[in-house]
Amino acid sequence: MSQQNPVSTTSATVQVFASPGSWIESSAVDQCHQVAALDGMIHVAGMPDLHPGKGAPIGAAMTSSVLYPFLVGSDIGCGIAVFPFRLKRVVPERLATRFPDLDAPLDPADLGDVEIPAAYTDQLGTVGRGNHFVELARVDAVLDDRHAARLGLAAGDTVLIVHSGSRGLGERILRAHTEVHGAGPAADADAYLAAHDDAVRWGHLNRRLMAERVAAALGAELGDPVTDECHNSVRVRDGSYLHRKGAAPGDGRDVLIAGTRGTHSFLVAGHAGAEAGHSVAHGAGRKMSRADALRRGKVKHTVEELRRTTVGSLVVCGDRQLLFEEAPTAYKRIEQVIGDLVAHRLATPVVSTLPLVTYKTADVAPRRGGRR
DNA sequence: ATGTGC
Repeated sequence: MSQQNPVSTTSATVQVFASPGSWIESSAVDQCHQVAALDGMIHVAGMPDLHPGKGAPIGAAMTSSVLYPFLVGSDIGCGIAVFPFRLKRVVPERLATRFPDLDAPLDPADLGDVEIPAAYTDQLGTVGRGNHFVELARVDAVLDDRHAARLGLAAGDTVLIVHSGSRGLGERILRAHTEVHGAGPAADADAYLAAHDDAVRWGHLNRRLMAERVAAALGAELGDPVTDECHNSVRVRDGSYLHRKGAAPGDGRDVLIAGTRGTHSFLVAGHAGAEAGHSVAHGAGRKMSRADALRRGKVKHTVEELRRTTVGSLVVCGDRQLLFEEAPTAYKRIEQVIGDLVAHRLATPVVSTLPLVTYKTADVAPRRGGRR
């Protein structure tokens, strides 16, 4: 699309898909209205996991006649994949110690003839930080028998859930734009989209490579993903740019909506229309900022209870601060988010999963003397 | 969420 499109002078529409019982921070709704006031903006759809981000809301699908890279953010192509993952024996305590180091990049020599988008190999096979994780989980409840059967999923099956993105590549692409244009639109939308699409492909490849690393280390049989959808992206749809920031494609696609590292996640079938930006939520949504979660978590939780959760799962995380920032209590209840999607007819739950072992970042060796 | 600077 060219930059010749007429620029609207009135604000775009804003619609938030959350029930009154779902507390959405007013600052996140304010951010939706700030985005709606941008030149060319047509519609902003807030998901039930809407929360404030840096400059733009997280958990939103934003449609406009011009492309704004900052609405996608730095982690272009971030998404969640679910792989069938067959193991002979499932002993979480044992598996947790055998997880590979997903902070260390793969040796390029091990990549063979894999075609790498953007020729960026530095961080391939690494999970990153923040809310990213790699989780061995068990299918708990089957909520739609026929759909689950179609995906080959049954209660008790183990799956590997991989939530990660394009690491430094996406950050580099956003920065290249921001250094020249700040929060303004892309001067050359097609050039941005080409780089963006590379980052999306890199993200898909990265999630696959991590699944292969974990399967090799745990001696598991890895299947093709039942879903692998991005929640940070932009695409041309119906002649407009549809930006998704913390919003998964919900137009006839199956997506995993992540709970927390100690609660259920839900694989859902999305059927969202234009008013919802053809999107569904991407997770439970933060209830507390990272700073608040750290401050309050240190009072409320011990490291031990965050490393072994109330559902009996183990969290591999050598970073204490990250453990507190990502505490389940820092997030909203995933059941509320799913309930809101169902109430607004945006999605149908297919299965729920429960974590067994969640990898966040490499464990530190216990210090001599027993100090923690 | 990120790389980078304090």
